[in-house]
Amino acid sequence: MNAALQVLQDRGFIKQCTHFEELSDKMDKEKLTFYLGVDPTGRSIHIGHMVPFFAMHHLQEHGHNPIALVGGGTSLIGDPSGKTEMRKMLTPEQILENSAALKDQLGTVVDFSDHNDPSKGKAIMLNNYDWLGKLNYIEFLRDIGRHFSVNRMLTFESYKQRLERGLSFIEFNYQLLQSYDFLVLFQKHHATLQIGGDDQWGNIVAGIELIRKIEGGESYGLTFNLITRSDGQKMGKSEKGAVFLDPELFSPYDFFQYWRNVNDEDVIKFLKLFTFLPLDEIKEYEDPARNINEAKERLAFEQTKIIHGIQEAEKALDAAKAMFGSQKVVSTEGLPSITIEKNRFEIGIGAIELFAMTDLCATNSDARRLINQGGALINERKIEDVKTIIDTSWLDEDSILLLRAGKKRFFKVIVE
RNA sequence: GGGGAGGUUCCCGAGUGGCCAAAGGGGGCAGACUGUAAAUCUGUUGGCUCCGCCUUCGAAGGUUCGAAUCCUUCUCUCCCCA
Repeated sequence: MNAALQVLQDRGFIKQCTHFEELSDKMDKEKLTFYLGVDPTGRSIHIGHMVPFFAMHHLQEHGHNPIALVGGGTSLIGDPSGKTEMRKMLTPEQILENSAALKDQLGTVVDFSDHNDPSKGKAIMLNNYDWLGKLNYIEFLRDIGRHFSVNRMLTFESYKQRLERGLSFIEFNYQLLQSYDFLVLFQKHHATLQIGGDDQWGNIVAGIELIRKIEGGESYGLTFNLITRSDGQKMGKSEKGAVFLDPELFSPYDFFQYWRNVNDEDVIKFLKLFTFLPLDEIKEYEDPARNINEAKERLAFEQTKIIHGIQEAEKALDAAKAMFGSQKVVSTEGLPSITIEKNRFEIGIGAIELFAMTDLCATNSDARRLINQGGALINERKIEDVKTIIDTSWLDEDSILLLRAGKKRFFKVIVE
């Protein structure tokens, strides 16, 4: 098997391939150009979307050339695959804005620079709005639409499901546009492989068929396992909402914690998929004699390093060790924080109010409940009474208050 | 265009004049147990100046001492027929 494919196989990415043998041979002989679609539906992608990009990374490392295709045009429509309802449509301006942010985020695993390393593929980012935006409806129907059979499309699983609940015509066209994308990339950029999550299988296959019909060309499709968590929760969803890559939306500390707290059964799988650690190194963690928490810590560290950089990863690790470790030395640098003026404490702030000011509690009622249930601590001192007033006597020489809600949620208040 | 069914608190889903801030489940949060895991059990889950008050049941009006529940108009969704 081709080396690049072997890596993907061994790390647990691959779900289906249109012509595995053929593709493998081709990849041995030449460096090919492959593409992956991204939907710029939000300001930030979350880790649930990242699997194909990690795959993209490995392929790039083996010299193949990635194209990240921003679905500026298609996201005006919305892919019905795997969705139970129609997506919200975005304006072209929003999409442009989102795309720029996406490129930065994807840059953490895929190298878009104009590097000079001959062993590594060159990556580019394109936006399908560039060609979809100026499509002529009549021409499109005549040239592309004729190749699609409605009967056939209706047999696709993704459409079948939606037929039960209702599917608008605009969404029904998604597959045609995605197929057209592949055709355009095949013609203009010699892209011969499309990769994606397994929910894209139907759309990918349709694109391959279109290329065969119109160009008589051979192209391939490769899909990856949709990652599920052993507890059935959706990947990338945490109690704080989606695990975004944008540090503004999801702090590196929380990001680290998300990985630190994965289920036992998922650790090895995630180490393979979401880090670049060599497989033999990962194998060492599989030893049952070894404390599984080491593996979790490593996963959290590596993953945070990749996405947020080594500095943030180290800060998060230090903070985590301080919070949860045996040593009482507190390094709170990586914790989320707010700053409050010292004179507020000279007057005194109610404990309820203080907690509500942080991200720990959404409202005063929320803070009141937390205190009543015995989950509120300040500098490791439990707040017993909701009427407690926090004044300067609570401040230590560092002028830092460490608020804690429950066992693992911490927040730092800096007093100036 | 015609006919029908609906829009309930984060989600699903009860409630059809006062006992409703609204059952039940999910999810969340906290407590116990633990390994910062899972599973399990318990409590909690609109807001506030919290033993009381205020705002919620698609929107706006109306009936009533009193409405999520009745009436009117509007609006959105789904289904069937054309």
